[in-house]
Amino acid sequence: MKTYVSDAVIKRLPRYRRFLKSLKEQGTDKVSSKQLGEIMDVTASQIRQDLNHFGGFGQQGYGYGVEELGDRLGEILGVDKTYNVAFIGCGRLGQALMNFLIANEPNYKITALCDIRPELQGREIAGVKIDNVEDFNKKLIGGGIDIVILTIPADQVEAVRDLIEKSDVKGVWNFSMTEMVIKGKKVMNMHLSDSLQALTYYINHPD
Amino acid sequence: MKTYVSDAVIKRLPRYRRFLKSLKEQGTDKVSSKQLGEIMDVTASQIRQDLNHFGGFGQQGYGYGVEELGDRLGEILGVDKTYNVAFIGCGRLGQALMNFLIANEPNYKITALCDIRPELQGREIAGVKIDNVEDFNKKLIGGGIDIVILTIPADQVEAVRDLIEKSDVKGVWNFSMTEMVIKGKKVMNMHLSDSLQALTYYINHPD
DNA sequence: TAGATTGTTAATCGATTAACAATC
DNA sequence: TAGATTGTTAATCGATTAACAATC
Repeated sequence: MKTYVSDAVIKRLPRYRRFLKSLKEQGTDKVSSKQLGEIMDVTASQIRQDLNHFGGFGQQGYGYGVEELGDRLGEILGVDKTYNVAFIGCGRLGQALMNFLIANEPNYKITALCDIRPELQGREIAGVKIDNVEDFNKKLIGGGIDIVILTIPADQVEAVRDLIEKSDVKGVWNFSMTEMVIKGKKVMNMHLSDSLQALTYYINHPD
Repeated sequence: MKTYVSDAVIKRLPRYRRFLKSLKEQGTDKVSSKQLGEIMDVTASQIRQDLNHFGGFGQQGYGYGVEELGDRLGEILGVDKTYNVAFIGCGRLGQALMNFLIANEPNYKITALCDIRPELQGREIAGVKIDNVEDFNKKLIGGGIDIVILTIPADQVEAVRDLIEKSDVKGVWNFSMTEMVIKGKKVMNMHLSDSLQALTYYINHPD
């Protein structure tokens, strides 16, 4: 149990988990690092090295239990627990992500919604009412929200920074076109266009 | 001009470009690697090392021209050229990404749209009609589409794989929950939930 | 010119891969 | 037991950082 695990390793864990889930659905109940590596196109060494940051989950001469390893990865990531999430911005991207959470990540509970557009306020999505800014601010400061998902235009971000900083929100999943840094909060800046631009580079540079 | 540049470098280029654009908007016309590094929280060394994969854009004793360097990065990435993009899936996520392209990435031209839902077919978004599968397939095979943006559920992906493989599409920006590999095509698998899960890990492991 | 800052080489650091003893 | 495969250490590889000569 190392105290610090590098970002490269952490970012690989969800992918391991995905493939394990898929193996489980196929009815596979054990897998060796070699087999998993072939499926995922990574080395068996890397898989064993990555997993052993968190302790030994396998059995020599046997391999790893598919379900058990998947569950353990879930625990390590913390995705076995539930989280209350609030959306700031309920436009198409916000709504698409809400659908996504409901269908794929039910442990992230949609708890509060906010939009500055009066025509959206009062409407309900997934059983949750869209608040105006004032009501929403009270809820956020009131506590109990773990994660804020930001799906607003870049020019509206500055207005919510202070609010989030004052709240006890732990993390922000930021889809606005900004690089947000908030003291004491984890922020995941998504910048979708960066990946489109990287794709564009590779389109123009086939190997 | 190296022939191969590592993925780590390529993925940093759009971020450099973003910060240069922002400096330009502030009216700054030159910047040193030291200044840029402070703003972006990276080392000056890394910036110079990264840029020199593509040639020397700076001037000793002076720094880099903000606008010029931004433009050159755009050329390197290929985002100065225009691309015809097709959306497969015109639900909320698809529409959100269309809005995003129109507002932020006008060089990516929305050229064809497709959805299997009859109630969406025939509707127009951004002046482009949503095709049924048959009409869309003809367009795609007909050529002229550079990038496909996949915003469909995972279980519908297999049906479009062959089509894309047969077309002369160069790249796929894949937002479905699948890991797509298509021979001869660049595929950028987005897997939004992976980043949410990594965020969750960090929420549970504050430093 | 002198000062500043690049372009580039060399040193360091970290991450990946290989190897193998432990062990199921 | 013998075979297989892990957990873990050691070797390699690549990426980042530091240093500095070139030069504007």
